Amino acid sequence: MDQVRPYSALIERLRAAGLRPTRQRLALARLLFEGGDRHLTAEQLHSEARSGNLRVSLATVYNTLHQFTDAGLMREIIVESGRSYFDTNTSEHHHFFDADSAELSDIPGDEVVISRLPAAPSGRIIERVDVVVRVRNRAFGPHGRLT
Amino acid sequence: MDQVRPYSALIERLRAAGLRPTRQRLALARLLFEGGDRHLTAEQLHSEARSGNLRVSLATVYNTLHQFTDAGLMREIIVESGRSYFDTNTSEHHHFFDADSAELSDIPGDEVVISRLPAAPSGRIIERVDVVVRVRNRAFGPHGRLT
DNA sequence: GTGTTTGCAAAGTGTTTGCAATTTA
DNA sequence: TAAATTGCAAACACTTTGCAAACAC
Repeated sequence: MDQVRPYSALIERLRAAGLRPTRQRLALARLLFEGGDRHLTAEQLHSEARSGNLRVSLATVYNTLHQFTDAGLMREIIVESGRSYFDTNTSEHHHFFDADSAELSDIPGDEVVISRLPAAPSGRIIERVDVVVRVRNRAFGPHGRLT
Repeated sequence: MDQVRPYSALIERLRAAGLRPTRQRLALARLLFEGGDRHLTAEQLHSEARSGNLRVSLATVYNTLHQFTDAGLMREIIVESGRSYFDTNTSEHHHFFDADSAELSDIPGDEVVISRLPAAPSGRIIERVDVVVRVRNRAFGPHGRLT
């Protein structure tokens, strides 16, 4: 059945974004979009793909994530230097970042409210406002010492 | 005069942080702390140091920035993957990030107000809340096209 | 003198790129 | 078959590390 009419919704989604539904893109799209909201690095997605049967190169994973991001299917989130997270939730929302586990998670919809925001500097417009709530294990203090 | 009693305030500041006031650390501290609030990458600080007469290696600049950060003299801010900014303003405040110029700047004190914040996930405590207002040149759209 | 700090060059990350081979329409 | 996509390996940018020489106290 899969062979006959595989994942037509995702295929349409890719086509609508102007991306050919290749085997790699489709398989990555399944991993990304069929499991609810996800926050993944390229490495993580790559190894998930490998664990399932898909043969994809890391370069293709990067390309695909950027193509999906450019197409508005996902967002790139930066919380650590030297690593990008990609978020399948494109609605307006903010994030927890757990420094101990390096995991990013959504803050449910309305639990962050910004009641005042500055005007953009002259000649600029606000493109996006990111709020990152950095959390850590309760047991450790600012420099890794016990609290 | 400089030779007799050079920068005693900064020297004290370093000593108080448990850092020997070496020539390199003192010179970097001057660049960082004597010019108001600054937002610099390691590379930027390194080239400033070289422009002034100081001979410092990039590795020492990195070490020094981390030591200062660990000592609470500055903060590290992450807004772009693959690059760290260091902020000499340690008071609670947030940032503009201009994607066109890759420049980071402070949002004056009370111009960002967060009126609701979620509880930390269980077993975690909130370490810090970062708000980054990403701005760009008014003339360009989401993918660099004219608006 | 003794322990700390520095500089260098090498190694390490995560990410991007160039290009021939493959796949899609 | 023409154009888009993929994989590989090399190239990249930024950061960290190891260790001998230089320095601070």
